[in-house]
Amino acid sequence: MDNKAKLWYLENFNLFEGLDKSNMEKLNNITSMQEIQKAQPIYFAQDPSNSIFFLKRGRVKLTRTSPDGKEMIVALMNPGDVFGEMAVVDDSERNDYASTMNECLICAISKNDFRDFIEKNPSLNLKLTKLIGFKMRKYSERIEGLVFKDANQRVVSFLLNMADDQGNKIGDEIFVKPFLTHNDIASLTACSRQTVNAILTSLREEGLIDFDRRKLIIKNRSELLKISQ
Amino acid sequence: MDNKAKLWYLENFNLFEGLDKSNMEKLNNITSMQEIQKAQPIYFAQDPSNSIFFLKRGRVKLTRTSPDGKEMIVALMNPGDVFGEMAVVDDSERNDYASTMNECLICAISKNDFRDFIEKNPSLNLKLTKLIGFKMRKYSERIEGLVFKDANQRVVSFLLNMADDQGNKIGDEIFVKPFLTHNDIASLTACSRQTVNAILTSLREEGLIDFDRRKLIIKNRSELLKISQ
DNA sequence: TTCACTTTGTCAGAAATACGACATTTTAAA
DNA sequence: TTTAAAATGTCGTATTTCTGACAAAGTGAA
Repeated sequence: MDNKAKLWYLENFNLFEGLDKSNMEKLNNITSMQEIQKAQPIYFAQDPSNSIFFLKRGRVKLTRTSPDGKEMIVALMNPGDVFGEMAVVDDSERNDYASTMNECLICAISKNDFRDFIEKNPSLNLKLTKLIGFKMRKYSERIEGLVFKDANQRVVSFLLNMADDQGNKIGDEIFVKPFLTHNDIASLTACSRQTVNAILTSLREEGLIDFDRRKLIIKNRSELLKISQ
Repeated sequence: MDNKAKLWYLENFNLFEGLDKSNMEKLNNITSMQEIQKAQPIYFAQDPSNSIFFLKRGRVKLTRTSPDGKEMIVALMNPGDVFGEMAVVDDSERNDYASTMNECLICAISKNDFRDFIEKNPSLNLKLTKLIGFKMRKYSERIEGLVFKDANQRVVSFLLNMADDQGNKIGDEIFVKPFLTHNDIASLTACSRQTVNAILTSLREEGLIDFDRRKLIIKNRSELLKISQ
């Protein structure tokens, strides 16, 4: 990968906002950037936590598998997202499995290099903690959803989250592309594939959304918001 | 509160492990310690995040309330636990409600004082991040439980967690005291009070546990562990 | 283009869990 | 001590969601 391009990519992560040129250069020297094909592992559960990752292009899923083999998606990572950051503060093994959902461009920094780098740039410390804290908030919202909401509300909330994270507003519709398989949505919202299908279909019949395998269109955000609460 | 006693209490939090005497004195000067009666609020949702709290005695619950008034317990705090720590890294408002479950002794530090203190003791920074990271792991386990486990497994897992956190091993039984109301267990495990009651009763009939309003006794940990997985 | 594989769509029956009702016991406050 | 409120125990019924089954549609590799 072209060194200059790599540097440019790194600059686009909030985590590194405000770092001066010479430090960005140093950061650049300790990172490796890599293209990874679709459906490839990045790390496995029980792997030692060795690196922190920055996703530049593509989509990554973090999953956990139950003892009897069911898969749950813990989180989806989109361009600009950081994952595996617990490595920096915690040497214990991964408790999730990270894999690419399509072709990805991923930047990796070894935890030791990153720790050294933080030591010389203490402002990063607070940012890292904020990042982890932000993820914790997301988790606690997820828990709240699982406890308080029924399948219908959970799926609708999820669609709205996707729209907020990755949607393109065109007119008064919001386009989300790429979309996900019903199976993926099911393992993100803790219900069965068939239930997801039934919910999406009925939302489409009501004219609130439209979708196919590739895209999702939010047609009536405010109504969906009402349903989700 | 006696100043010496307060200092002693502070020393018992892992977060402050390894701090030297003079720093412990300084910490002591910026903290306030307070006895709070049963069922009193500590902070409300939507309050600004102003302080970080250390629980020395008693039990505190962090809850969230759904739009239609149902209560979910996000987490229980026991002596030695730190809560409200997001204040240090994040100025936004609380998203949970903290209240005492019985008479408590709680130590509070304002976020600004604590930030200044951290600045002079940078090793605290990593510890704080670890603390938050640890809580995040707990949350992700909770999510996994909600997704993969049925009500029976969730309740059993919860009982085992309580036993690990606060149990006293006597012979080959583990005593947990105080216990919780079925309602509290229900809002910790995302099922109804009646379901909790049915599960506890049937576990007692099988001789795996015993309980009354005050205490829980784990009589067959290994069998419960099998059920919970 | 063909063919195997994945994904979607739909259904009926099964299972888990919630809900409402009510009696009983315990607790805490007057 | 009395009394109201909270917590527990136990029903049957209602509801939600899962499960398995199968056909149809779409996808990608040979």
